[in-house]
Amino acid sequence: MDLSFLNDQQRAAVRHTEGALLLLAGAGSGKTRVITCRIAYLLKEKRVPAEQIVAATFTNKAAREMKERVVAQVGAGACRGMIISTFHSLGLRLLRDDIGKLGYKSNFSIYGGSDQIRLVRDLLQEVGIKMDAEAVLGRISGAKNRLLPPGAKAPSSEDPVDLAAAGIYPRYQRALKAFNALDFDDILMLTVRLLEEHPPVLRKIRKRFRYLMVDEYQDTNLAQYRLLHLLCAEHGNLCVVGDDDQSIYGWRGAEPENILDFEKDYPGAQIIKLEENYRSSGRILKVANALIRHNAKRREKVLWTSGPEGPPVDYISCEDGEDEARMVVERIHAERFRQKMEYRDFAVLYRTNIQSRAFEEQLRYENIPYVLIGGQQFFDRKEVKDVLAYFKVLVNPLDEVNLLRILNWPRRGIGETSADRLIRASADREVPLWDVLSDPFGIPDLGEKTVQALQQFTGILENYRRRFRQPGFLAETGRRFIKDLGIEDELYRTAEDPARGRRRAENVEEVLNALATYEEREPLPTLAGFLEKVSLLDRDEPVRSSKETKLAKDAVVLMSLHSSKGLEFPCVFLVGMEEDFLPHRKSAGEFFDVDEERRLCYVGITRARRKLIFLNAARRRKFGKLRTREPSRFLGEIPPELLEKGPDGGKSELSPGEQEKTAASFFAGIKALLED
DNA sequence: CCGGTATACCTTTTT
DNA sequence: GGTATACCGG
Repeated sequence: MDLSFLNDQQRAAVRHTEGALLLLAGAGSGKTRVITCRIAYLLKEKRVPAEQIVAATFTNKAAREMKERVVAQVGAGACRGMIISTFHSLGLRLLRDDIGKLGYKSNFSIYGGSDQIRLVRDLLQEVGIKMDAEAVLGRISGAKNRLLPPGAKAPSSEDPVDLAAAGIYPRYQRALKAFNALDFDDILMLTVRLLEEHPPVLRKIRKRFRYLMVDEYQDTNLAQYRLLHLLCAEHGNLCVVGDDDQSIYGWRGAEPENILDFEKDYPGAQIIKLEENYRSSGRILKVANALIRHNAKRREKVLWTSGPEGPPVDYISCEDGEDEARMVVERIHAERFRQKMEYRDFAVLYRTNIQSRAFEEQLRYENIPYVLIGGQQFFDRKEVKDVLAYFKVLVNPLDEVNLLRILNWPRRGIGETSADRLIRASADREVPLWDVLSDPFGIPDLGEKTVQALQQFTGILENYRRRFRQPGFLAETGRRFIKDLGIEDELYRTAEDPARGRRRAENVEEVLNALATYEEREPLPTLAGFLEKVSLLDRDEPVRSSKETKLAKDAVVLMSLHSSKGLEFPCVFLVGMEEDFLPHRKSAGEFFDVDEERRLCYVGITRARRKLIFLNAARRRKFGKLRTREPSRFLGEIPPELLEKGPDGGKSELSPGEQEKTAASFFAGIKALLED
């Protein structure tokens, strides 16, 4: 196999096939190329059967891209049976056949963010604790990521959130099991439990998976770490690729120590550093290196390039948010014209998704096509979640969270009071809520009308549950179901204006279209399969775009710094370079990890190929109020000679001539005021 | 039981 | 500035 297009380190990594290997791959050092080459090498040179190879990523997009690149190298036939997927898909694949051993049924629901919060909120209310459900859920999730069982979460601290979490966690876990539901953390935690508690399953898996690869290893949490360890404890053929400088998911339970401690965990592991950067110009790398060296705990790496220095890195400080957006658009026009660049060559990166608004408005105003990645997702919309809730309940009648969600939607006269009575009856009789709903006779204080409504409700669900069991006609049956439920009417009826109603009806239509597409593409389509796909969908797919973008794909890209990891653009705007944005101030004000924020900034910088522009605003509208803003401390950590101050950059840094001009216009303004 | 208005709270990042 | 929840009157 020809490996001459790789540098020495890259080639060494590809040829190292047996035993543990840590690839410390700096930003833009060609790590994806190395992984795909390594897979091709295993297949072609080492004659490893494809089904023995497993590569785990964090996003579907990364998995898809990796697969495409391997296929391009060796052909689709040679890849048959190889697993390249996210950790969560891999977990589900392992659980699918054997989850019965853990006391769950195979038609389980998957609970994502809002389902989880709803459940925690209900449990908090049940126990009579008034607290932010999201915060409590965060602690529970943290415990699960660290594989701590409900009992082990002893309230060692005084922190009220911790105490509440300790109390809620066992109930939460019990509820999930009763509802036959897994949350995202369960997918990993239960996979680990399955392999640890059922040796025959572990043996079976180990026999199959002989060569493991992991991308973005710095983002693994303990559950993922343990899973990997279980899978490759015997042969030790584990190749992990990562960059501790790009660890930006600590808040989600990632343990960058996993990458720092790799040799300890896998004695005899080889370590290869990739420091030559093939992406960015010299000036951009200088800025990146200068910034990241302010982090203490890290593996020393210095990115370098044999390429050109490139144009200066600019820093433009603006009056306010609108000004910032205008400036970005102005620079897009200028660069596009001067450098013959396309719209798709530009990316606007920000810390929080709300920051996208101003740029969207400005781009739309100027008729510049754009795509917005992330933010409020299609599948987060209420009507979409409601429709999916119906499907989930069809597949899994025990799913109480979703059952309650649809019980009175569309309005059918089963109000809160009745719902409470039904829930109580379910608890008293110790039977699932669904059973109570289908047989609501003899429940105290339940009105005649309510009983009738319940019978109609459960009747229609039973009817369609039966219909969906017949193979085929998935999309068609789904469409009928929604129609029979009268969902469209409800959307128009409750909408604040007709346009909103139509928009919501279209969203529901989109769900049905997605179901149709799924049915066409899948060899063995099922409703459950569709729901699984939807649950595990990446969040960083494009969500909104200007009209013209839908036709031509040439568009400016708007996204959060987190979403940008792994991508690159010829020209990057790093906006909102202000204290409280970057580094972001946590609402709780407690532990905030400046180092992680700095890495986030580093990730943004290293996305740029030839031109990088920092922007910030002196004032910004927040909660409708105008507030003054401080430049980010990170700008101060970059030696000033590496930054070119933009047009009106740094008021104190004006040239004498400019100062004179400013002074003159100031006095002119005063004079005009006095004359009025 | 439902729909309206007052209100609190908000803004991390996501598989 | 906008949205999700709380409360009240019909």
